Amino acid sequence: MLKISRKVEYALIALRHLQGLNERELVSAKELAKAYGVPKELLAKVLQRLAKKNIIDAVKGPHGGYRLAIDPESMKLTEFFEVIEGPMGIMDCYFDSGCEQMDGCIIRTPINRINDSIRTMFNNMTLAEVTH
Amino acid sequence: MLKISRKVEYALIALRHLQGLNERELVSAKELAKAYGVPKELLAKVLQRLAKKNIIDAVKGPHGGYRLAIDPESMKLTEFFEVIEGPMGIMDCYFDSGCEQMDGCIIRTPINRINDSIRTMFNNMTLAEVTH
DNA sequence: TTATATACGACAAATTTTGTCGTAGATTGT
DNA sequence: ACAATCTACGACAAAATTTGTCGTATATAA
Repeated sequence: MLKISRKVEYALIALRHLQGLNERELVSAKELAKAYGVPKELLAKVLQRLAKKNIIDAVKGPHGGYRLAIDPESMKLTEFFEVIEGPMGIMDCYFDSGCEQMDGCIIRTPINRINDSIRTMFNNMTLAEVTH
Repeated sequence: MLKISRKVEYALIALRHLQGLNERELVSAKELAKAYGVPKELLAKVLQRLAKKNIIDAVKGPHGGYRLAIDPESMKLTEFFEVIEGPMGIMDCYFDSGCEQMDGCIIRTPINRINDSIRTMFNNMTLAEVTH
């Protein structure tokens, strides 16, 4: 309950590492996977998503790899999470989902309040707070 | 990601209902399940847990059922969640779990900070805020 | 041209969540 | 005493989600 996923975990580990590199320096998915003992293929996928959203740069070919493309201070944690996992809400109905209840649901309002609180919290945190 | 479970959802719905009853009035799992279109057996189990922890009273036999045993104002949301789901943390390592990394984990500290933030948030909310 | 890297979809395995079933014990009313 | 109706609870099954793997295509450096 209220867990973040491995994907997010792997992403944070990777970004933490990227942040420690020198300007223009690259690191490959393979190297990262080995260094932190995480599954290479899965980590690669996460990195690919981040690259697609221009959070990191991807360089192909031998000696290729990834490097940070943004200032972690500038990215809200909410945004980062949602790049990897899609919409974030403690219940599906927060975003949509064809819940039949909807109208009759007696806890919808308070649930939404809680949701907003969590989002506000993560909106007020930057990626840098996790990766520095 | 960061979802609460159906069990918690059912529990909140049930408690919201119980709160609307008159003093000493009872409602059965069967009635609740029917009223809100949720699976009876699962709801029953959740209610049994709450009863075991004396959050609600259980009365056996015909015309038996459940009723509120506490003032929702007096119960922290964290506590309530954990009665139903057990320890709450955004990553398993927050509570224990034999993660090999542990020492070497480079995101453990920030993850714990986030965890504490979420717990603080829910510690500052009472059950009443969801069920009133 | 070969080796090494990213990109990406399809698939498989594992885990977790959700839901069901059977049975036992308590209580009420007949 | 007995039937009906409730809670209590463990075992199990089904479903959904998460996690991990594999194959293949594309880019690039040496």
